[in-house]
Amino acid sequence: MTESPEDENVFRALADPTRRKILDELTERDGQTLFEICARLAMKHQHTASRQSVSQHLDTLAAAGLVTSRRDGRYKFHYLDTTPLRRLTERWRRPETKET
Amino acid sequence: MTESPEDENVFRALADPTRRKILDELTERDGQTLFEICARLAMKHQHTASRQSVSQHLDTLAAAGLVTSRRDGRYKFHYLDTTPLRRLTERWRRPETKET
DNA sequence: ACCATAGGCAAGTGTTCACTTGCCTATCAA
DNA sequence: TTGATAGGCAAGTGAACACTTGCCTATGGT
Repeated sequence: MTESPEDENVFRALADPTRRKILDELTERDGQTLFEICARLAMKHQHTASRQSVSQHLDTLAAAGLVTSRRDGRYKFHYLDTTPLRRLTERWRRPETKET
Repeated sequence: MTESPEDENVFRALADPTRRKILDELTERDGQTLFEICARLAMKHQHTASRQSVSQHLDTLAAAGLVTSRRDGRYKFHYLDTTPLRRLTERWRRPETKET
């Protein structure tokens, strides 16, 4: 059972608390721009994150396939994609179901 | 939506490839000792990990609640517990289901 | 043309984290 | 008791990673 490189990226992406908060933010409101995400992180999560920091986190999330983006003029909208999460925990499901 | 400290530990525990392989190993054969895990990692995954390294990984997995252990004389058996994985991905499930 | 906004790129910094190293305790067999 | 096995503890090292800093491009409004 060797894992795919994509799975590696997903686990790495989920490891950081700020990135998980970004996913929370996109879950609540999909298609936000970089500035929107920064502002809402600061307000709702009392979490001060710089623009560059959030931008790099979005790159990491994109590498994991968890976030896609679409350019429109000056604006770049970010969208959540939860499909990489589906197979994630299936991996450690026992062959025989273990009950306490 | 603030995450629990236990969830933080679970995400951190899953971030490391060696720890995921240990979970793979315990999925295939539950209740292994430290030395068994080391030996099987080396054989099956061509992954050379020292005893101390694996021991520290088991501590991290235990802190996440993913592994429990039971002492019996000289031996300490390690058991997989997948319950912390259940709620993990539910968090980012959209209110409206997004397709493609 | 100008300026402000939205975002990108890349080098540098500091912290976290995995792994090693060395020594220690505990159990079991002879 | 002696030796071997199974595991633990803690300080030190090196690399990965999050974040900053400084400067750049591009779009839109006036």
